[in-house]
Amino acid sequence: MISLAMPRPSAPKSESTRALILASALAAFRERGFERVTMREVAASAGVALGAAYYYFDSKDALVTAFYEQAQAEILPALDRTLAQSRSLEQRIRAIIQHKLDYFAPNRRLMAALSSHIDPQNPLSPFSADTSRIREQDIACFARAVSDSGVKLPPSTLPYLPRLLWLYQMGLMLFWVYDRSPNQQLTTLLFDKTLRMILITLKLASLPIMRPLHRHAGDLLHAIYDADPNANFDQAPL
Amino acid sequence: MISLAMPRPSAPKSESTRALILASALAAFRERGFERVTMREVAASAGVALGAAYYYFDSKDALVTAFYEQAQAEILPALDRTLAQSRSLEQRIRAIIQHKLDYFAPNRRLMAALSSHIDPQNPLSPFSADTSRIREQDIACFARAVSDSGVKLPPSTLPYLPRLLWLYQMGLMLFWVYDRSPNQQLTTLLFDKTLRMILITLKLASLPIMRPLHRHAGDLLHAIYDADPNANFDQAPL
DNA sequence: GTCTATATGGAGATAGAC
DNA sequence: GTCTATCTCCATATAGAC
Repeated sequence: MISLAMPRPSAPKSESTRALILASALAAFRERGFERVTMREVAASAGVALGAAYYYFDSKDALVTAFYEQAQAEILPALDRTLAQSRSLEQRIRAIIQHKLDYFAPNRRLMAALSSHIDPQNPLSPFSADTSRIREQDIACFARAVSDSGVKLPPSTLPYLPRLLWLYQMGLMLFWVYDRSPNQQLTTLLFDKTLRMILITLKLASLPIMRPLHRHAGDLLHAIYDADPNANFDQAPL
Repeated sequence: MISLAMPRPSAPKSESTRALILASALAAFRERGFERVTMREVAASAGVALGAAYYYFDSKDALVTAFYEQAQAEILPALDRTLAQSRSLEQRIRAIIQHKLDYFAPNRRLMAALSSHIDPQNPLSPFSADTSRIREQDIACFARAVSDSGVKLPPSTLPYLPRLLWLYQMGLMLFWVYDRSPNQQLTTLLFDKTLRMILITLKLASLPIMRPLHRHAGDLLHAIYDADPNANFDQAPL
């Protein structure tokens, strides 16, 4: 036994410095936009040297990831409460996504930085292995929203519904980030209309005429999500 | 009359230099990946000074745009021929998209650079005003594929079908760019399955039960695509 | 108009002080 | 472990030669 060296998971030693740097950065980003803010300014406004900022955050983008993680931690409990009030699937999904839009609204411009990394090999990507914890938590929310909601889907597609809803959320937020309409009203409309259409489609899905669609969807989803991870996928950085 | 100063639309003066720089850049990108290649290397391998490269191309990204424009010019005639052989809607769409995938395959990694600009305000974005000419040409292809194909859709949604198909194509290519499966076989499957599903859905669309979907879709599409451009949209750079 | 030489400013890396 | 000072490399800008 080397030592009992993990009594406090995150020693408050200088956790405060980290928090200070992050807070300064977010304030600057909100005020002047992510692109225009330099790491030098972040460090200066936090009262530390440039190297200190890089000691706590590997890159400028890492600040965004930290914000994203912090946000997730703050949002989850609220979603738990909302889901507990067991309402309809539509109301549950609406509540989940709307809560996130509201939460992120003050930092909407900052989210643009997040959305520029789509490559799953990029650690900052919402699809990367590094962000899988956040992603899984998020998908779990949709899984709870689906459970005991009475959705009727064949077993070949039902298991993928939470992941598809998560993907829907990501697409919606991507639109929102770049939505310049007054008060992002286009996003509101897109959200409302597409969600209604999804719910209608889920109801129609049990009709016999939809059978061929299910077959194709099931095949595709299985191949994409349950692909053998040992298949020789290319690990080169593009 | 100042002068007859436009006899040759693009004087071959040193159009060749431009072509040389572009070719050198593309070769380097193919070989070592867009990110790892510096403008210095591009200039050096073309045998010109750094400034010369910037004289012809405003930025490193502009090289990608130039490639994209060149590609579009080379692809269009081929698509014209394909569409003239008036086949079914499915075969037409399949031919259009497959031709692009084949054409871009050698430069697939380069396309990743294109896809990192989603912001419509970014000149390099496929959704920007600057790339509207390419975009419109591309959408026109899908419009021709739809025309006289016998698709039955209500007048509230039919006019948007070409644009939706274009969007479908963009999404598919985004997936393709980051698809590390052997020979991008996952993309092939995604393409095949989703296209079949789209065609089935278009056939089912005339059923009366689909009426509520059409209403929502029509409202949404009208708001998104036919929005008053004079509405006070935010022009700030995020 | 074409192009070279040189300058600027920022992201990220690192050596070592404490 | 925490942080400062300094360094490298690059995209991009610009002055001016031809």
